[in-house]
Amino acid sequence: MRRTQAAAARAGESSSAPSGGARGVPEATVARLPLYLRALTTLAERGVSTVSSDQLAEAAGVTSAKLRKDLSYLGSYGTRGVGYGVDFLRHQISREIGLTQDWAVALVGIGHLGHALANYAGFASRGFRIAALVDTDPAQIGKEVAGLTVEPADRLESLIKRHRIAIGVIATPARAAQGVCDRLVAAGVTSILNFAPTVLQVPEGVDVRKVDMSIELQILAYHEQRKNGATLALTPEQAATLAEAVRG
Amino acid sequence: MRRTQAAAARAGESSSAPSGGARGVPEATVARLPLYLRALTTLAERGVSTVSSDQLAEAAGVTSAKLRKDLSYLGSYGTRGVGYGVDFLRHQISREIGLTQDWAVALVGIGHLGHALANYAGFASRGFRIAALVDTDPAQIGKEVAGLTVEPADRLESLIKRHRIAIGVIATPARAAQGVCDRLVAAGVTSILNFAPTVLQVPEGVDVRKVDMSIELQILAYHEQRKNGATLALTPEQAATLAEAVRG
DNA sequence: GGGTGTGAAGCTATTCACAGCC
DNA sequence: GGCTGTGAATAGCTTCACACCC
Repeated sequence: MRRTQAAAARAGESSSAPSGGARGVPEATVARLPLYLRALTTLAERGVSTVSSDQLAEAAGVTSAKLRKDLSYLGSYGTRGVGYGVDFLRHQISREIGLTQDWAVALVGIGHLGHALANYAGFASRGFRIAALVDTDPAQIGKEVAGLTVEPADRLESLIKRHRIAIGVIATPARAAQGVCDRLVAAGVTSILNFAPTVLQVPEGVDVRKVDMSIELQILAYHEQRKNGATLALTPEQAATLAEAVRG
Repeated sequence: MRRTQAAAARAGESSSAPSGGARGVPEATVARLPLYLRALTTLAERGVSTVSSDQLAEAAGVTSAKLRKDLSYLGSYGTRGVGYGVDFLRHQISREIGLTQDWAVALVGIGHLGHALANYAGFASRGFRIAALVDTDPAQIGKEVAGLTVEPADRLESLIKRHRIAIGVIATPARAAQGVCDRLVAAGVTSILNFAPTVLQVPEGVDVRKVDMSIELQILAYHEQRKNGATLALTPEQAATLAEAVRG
């Protein structure tokens, strides 16, 4: 049964989120809100107080029509003929995303990547706070990393309860990821960010998003292959035939 | 003009790739091929030689209909009533993605994250090879990291030419990213993987994909906020009104 | 019987284009 | 005149369901 749930839940790109019930914001829009927020923050720091959809879209790397459509799902926050108030819009988006509260995060796996994540400043800057560092490696346990002590894995449950952690970040090797995931879920975590190169099976109601450099590189390679090459004009079949002919 | 190109090019999710011309594989499918490849590799290691779409879909975390549709864009590589040959399919997908050749990659920015990336094994395992490490910080230059010497930024152009680098990975702070990107592009790099939390402007023909932990966390927070809370049944407007009432 | 390959249907997302308001 | 907000049109993606083949 567990399998079926997980499969069904992961119907969407990489999160198992419903694509919005009644009055819901489309998933594609949700994924862009953080982009708008970042662009607005940059503008605010530059002292800009009002921005048009063209300007903001440019800064966020989207089209203005898309931006306006996205914002229209949140409400009518602009002024016709003028644009959007930078601070006002920033606040509205923050609230929509849920960044007005702060989120305690558990980071599991303190290897090279875990270290980098623990020290990543942009983490804390927006409402996220690493509340626990966990590893299974005895050599790591007890160490100070980014101002926190690395805890053994068997403390995971109590740390999650104590700090009211709702989001878990997995930065372990692939083989350990599912086990860590199961423990996080059992302890009540319902949102997981997975850096391990593996597919996680989770029960319904748990959101998983993945960050996978290897996949991104492969997607780039796919397109790169088709840019400057003789392969460009050939179908896969033709290319295969040609390749074989050349080889043997 | 540069702006317009960049904006138009970034119409797709995060890559500036066309969604496939004649006989093209849909972008959504391309993004899943690496997932199938990984699942097939795991199966092959376990000694499995044949797999059905149900089993493979389960392993890759997608539905079987989606998997079959995706594979159908590549060709008819299965056998009705039987399934897919693991090794055969693996080879076909590898070729489609372009992993039969190997790709030289330049990694720019050797901070915490850069170190983690340089040491990431999964990098080399599939046709990607880090051919150059580059940083601007004099303290880093000359250091040995993962078997390579960190080079100064002004060698970037010659390194790219010498090693025929087509893919650049940016792991610098946000403020340095656009400059690095411009230099990479000027030196002939047409695919960029960006870890810096900023939107890159690139000319048409250059693919950019981004990996952004902060955005992923925010998307999780959005959904988390709507799971267990009184907010669940309220519209944003109602929630705002309520929040203000409580506060003041 | 079992499982792929694929048109057709349904759904989601993007783009267009313009009414409406400042 | 300028710019937002949004229905309508279009494009793209996913799911269905079954013909077809082993």
